[in-house]
Amino acid sequence: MARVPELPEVESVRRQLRPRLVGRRILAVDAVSRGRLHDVARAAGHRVLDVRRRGKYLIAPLDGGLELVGHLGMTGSFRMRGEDGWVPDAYVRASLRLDDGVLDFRDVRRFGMLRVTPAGDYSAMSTLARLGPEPLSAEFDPVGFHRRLASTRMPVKPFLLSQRPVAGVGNIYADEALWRSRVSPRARHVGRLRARALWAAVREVLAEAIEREGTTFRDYRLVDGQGGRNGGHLRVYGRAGLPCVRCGRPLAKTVVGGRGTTYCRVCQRR
DNA sequence: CTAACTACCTGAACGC
DNA sequence: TGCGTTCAGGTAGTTA
Repeated sequence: MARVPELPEVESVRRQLRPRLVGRRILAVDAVSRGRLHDVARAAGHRVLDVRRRGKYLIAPLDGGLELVGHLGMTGSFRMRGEDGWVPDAYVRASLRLDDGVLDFRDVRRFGMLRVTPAGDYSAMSTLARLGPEPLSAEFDPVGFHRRLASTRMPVKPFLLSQRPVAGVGNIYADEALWRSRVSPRARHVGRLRARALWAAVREVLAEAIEREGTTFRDYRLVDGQGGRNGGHLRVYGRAGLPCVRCGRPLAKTVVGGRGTTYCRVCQRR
């Protein structure tokens, strides 16, 4: 089962992190793990100005022209030391010592990332550098989305997961949006009407999941340790073999672009 | 330039 | 019970 933080999960974490961090000074960063922690010690002495999000990336501008960029990977979470009964365990990869507490970055599988970089310099993060528009912003429009889909021969699902046509869609919400818009995950040509339907579906599934503070299967946790409430609302992800709620036929499970993919063979024809 | 591959990581689920 | 194998998956790096 999945536990992948995608845009709604990262946005929910951002909303809890922001009031805890803005205005705080980072005294030091203790990097416990040798994993994907880059230049994190450079954050020492700098004050947090904001906590923003682009796609699945958390971006905290610091004074002095720096940014702390974070990615939860598969299993990353942030917890405040001593809040809600949180006690650090063996999976804490880095700890930010603040002027009023300690923020722990916990990450079982070490796919998460923390990096301090000059503001706006994403040259070491190619996906962030080439990230598509925010799905819930006006820059994400159906005409431009259709144009982007027509610019590649990749199957639509792997193209969505590349983060280039739109930011923040991962495996769960890709399957959900494709099912809603009746687009086959393997489609290499998406017409204007189907592109518009997919555009609307992407926005709907993400907005609804944000309202429920994300989808939790196991590892994803909010800063207060709670899980999201979107799990019971998924229509296809994790429901392989169960009946499609639209047509009643069993949902199929396959692999597209190397990813497990659940879809309806009847509703989502090419 | 794009697209397709692989490595990274480790607990859970599965098979015998 | 216990051990080995397979699976999950986002990103970055490499190769074609």
